[in-house]
Amino acid sequence: MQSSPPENNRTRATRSVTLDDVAKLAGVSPITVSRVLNHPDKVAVKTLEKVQKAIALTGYVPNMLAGGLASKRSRLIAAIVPSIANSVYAETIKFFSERMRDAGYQVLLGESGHKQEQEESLIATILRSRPDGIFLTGINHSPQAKKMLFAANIPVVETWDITPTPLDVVVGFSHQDVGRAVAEYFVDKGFERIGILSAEDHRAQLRQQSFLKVLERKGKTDVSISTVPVPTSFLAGRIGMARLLDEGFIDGAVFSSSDTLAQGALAEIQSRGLEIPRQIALVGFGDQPYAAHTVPPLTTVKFDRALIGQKAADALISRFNNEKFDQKIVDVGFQLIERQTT
Amino acid sequence: MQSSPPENNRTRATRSVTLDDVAKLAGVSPITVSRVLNHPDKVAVKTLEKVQKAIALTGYVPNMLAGGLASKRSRLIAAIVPSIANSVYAETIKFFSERMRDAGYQVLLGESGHKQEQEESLIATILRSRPDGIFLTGINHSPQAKKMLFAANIPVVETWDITPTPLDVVVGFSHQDVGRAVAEYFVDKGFERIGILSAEDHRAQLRQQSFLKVLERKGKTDVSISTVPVPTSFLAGRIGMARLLDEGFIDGAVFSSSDTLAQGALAEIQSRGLEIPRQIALVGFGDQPYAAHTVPPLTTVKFDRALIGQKAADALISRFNNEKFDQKIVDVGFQLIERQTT
DNA sequence: GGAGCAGATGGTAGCGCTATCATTTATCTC
DNA sequence: GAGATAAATGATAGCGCTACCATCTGCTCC
Repeated sequence: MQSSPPENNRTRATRSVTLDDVAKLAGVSPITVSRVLNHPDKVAVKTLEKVQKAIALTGYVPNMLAGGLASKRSRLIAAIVPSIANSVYAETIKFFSERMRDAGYQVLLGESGHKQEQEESLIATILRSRPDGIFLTGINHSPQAKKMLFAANIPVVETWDITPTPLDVVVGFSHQDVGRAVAEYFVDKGFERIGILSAEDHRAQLRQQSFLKVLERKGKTDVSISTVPVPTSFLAGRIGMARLLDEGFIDGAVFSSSDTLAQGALAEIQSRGLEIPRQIALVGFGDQPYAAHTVPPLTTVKFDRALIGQKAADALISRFNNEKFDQKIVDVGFQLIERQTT
Repeated sequence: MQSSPPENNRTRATRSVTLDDVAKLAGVSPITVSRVLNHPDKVAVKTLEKVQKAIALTGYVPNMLAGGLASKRSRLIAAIVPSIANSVYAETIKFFSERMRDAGYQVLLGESGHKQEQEESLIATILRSRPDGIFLTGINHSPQAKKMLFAANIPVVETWDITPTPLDVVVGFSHQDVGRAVAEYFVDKGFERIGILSAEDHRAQLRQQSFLKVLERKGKTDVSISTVPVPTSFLAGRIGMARLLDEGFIDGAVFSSSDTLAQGALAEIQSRGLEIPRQIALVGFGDQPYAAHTVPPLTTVKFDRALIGQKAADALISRFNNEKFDQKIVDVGFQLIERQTT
């Protein structure tokens, strides 16, 4: 037998300060302390100060698990993106979580890897934390996922795309419109040969389809397509472009499904000593910060990633506050930025 | 008065399935259902199946808030990075959260914006969720932050840097060593003029200091320094490099504090028609995916971002499991990758 | 065949907080 | 200054789960 007891009374030893401790020290009831934290306007100024002093003195940290259980509001928000490491999604999340934090919510992040089944299992897991709302990327979800979301009975905001039939709210823009706009731009500029450098990404495919449809209508059916797997990269752009070039593609314009790919393509074109845009023209997608500063500066499709994040947060917050005005569909639009690669 | 009641009985109406419901349906006690979920090996196979059937039938989703409150294990992990949108940190987080998820934990993400006071307030907020562990970037934290972390009494893993005195565990590498290694490499290669293109980032400054110290010892005190603010960008790299070039820097080697800056620098150098590496040599930092494929391929310092994330997760997980072996300091090292910009 | 034991299951209590309603105290009106 | 109203505070109960210990069953063993 040991003289000092083992660590099995850890719970007691490390027991942290609770709301009751603060209440006792301040000489008020626990519920008053709760009010100081959650509805300070409903407490007399004198009491408020007394309690706040006690909070500071004890170093009290509210327990959101207990609060969430009692109030049925976890103040947690789930966010699911295809890829955390892709700065394009990361930027949306940055602005989304910033605004959610300002409103008193914390963000639980998950990565679906562009896979529906992974998104589904992620939703199942993340719902255990009883988030008050959920941020999804895209509008395509498995039936089971939709069922779970419906059963969870919480606000859902879908992003990055647009649909007349969102699960709840959708914030994004039309990828079909993007495809059409670029196709029409290529036709207007009079490019003879047309190519596509695209990732195997759902939204990229949407853009590609409408892009091709417009060209077809104009009689252009001979479009060279180079597809690369997700996640995309600079290297994938080089390889994808190399494939196009090796097949004899020249004196034409290429629509790339991302700026990252376009940047790789740029490198490949330059390494072959071809002239941009005279021999190869290029349009990116995303207007990443570097797009304006590549050599030559990249023509690309711009849309506001930050705005998507903010509007998505606003949509959830207005739902939480039971606000009347609920715009179910928020189109943030896009813009073709003409620089020097076309 | 309305004929149908208003929505104030929402709690009852949308009341979700609880563990008790499952227990009743399966004809067992609630605690047995709990065991099925948390310790399935302690339940008879027959009972297990019966309960699992009931779970599937009811669509039961465990409530982690309740479970966490009762067990004092939230299965939440807090992670704080300087910048979510910076793919370098994002990649570490990706691998960290992947491994944590496999172990049954979810990640709460926060952004400190490279600021200590913001990190501090973030820690205060995030501790309310009673995370079981916390992932920090860097080893510099405010005294108040350290106090809160200590009071929280949970495992802490600091990353991206190394120190003999971590708060708890540290996973990273020595930035001083990086600075020294690059300086020695420049001296060995015989570069006459030396420049620095660096962000106002704490770790970049560490590298810069030891870099300068080595050069000084070799008698090189005339180093041109161009500093740019965080967050860094391609454009910042161009601007920073332009400043160096405008000051007459030529026929020398530049140590850039990130590949992003280096890529911008590359564009600036090329746009001026200077030859790489004959007139300007360049070393980046990070070995981003594109570094090997720029034109010309970038010499840079490589370190394993994924490994940092994984090792950090492993450190926390081994702590949770009360495993004996606890390596307090995990050095993942780095490597100078010589390509064609030097 | 009954002591002894491991394995399976259940009862009780409580984690730390907040919703709800009740009560007390301050403020107002004429 | 009595009565009415509003503001401030408190008592009670319970959110959904798990730790802890108790109980029960079936089995082995000599």
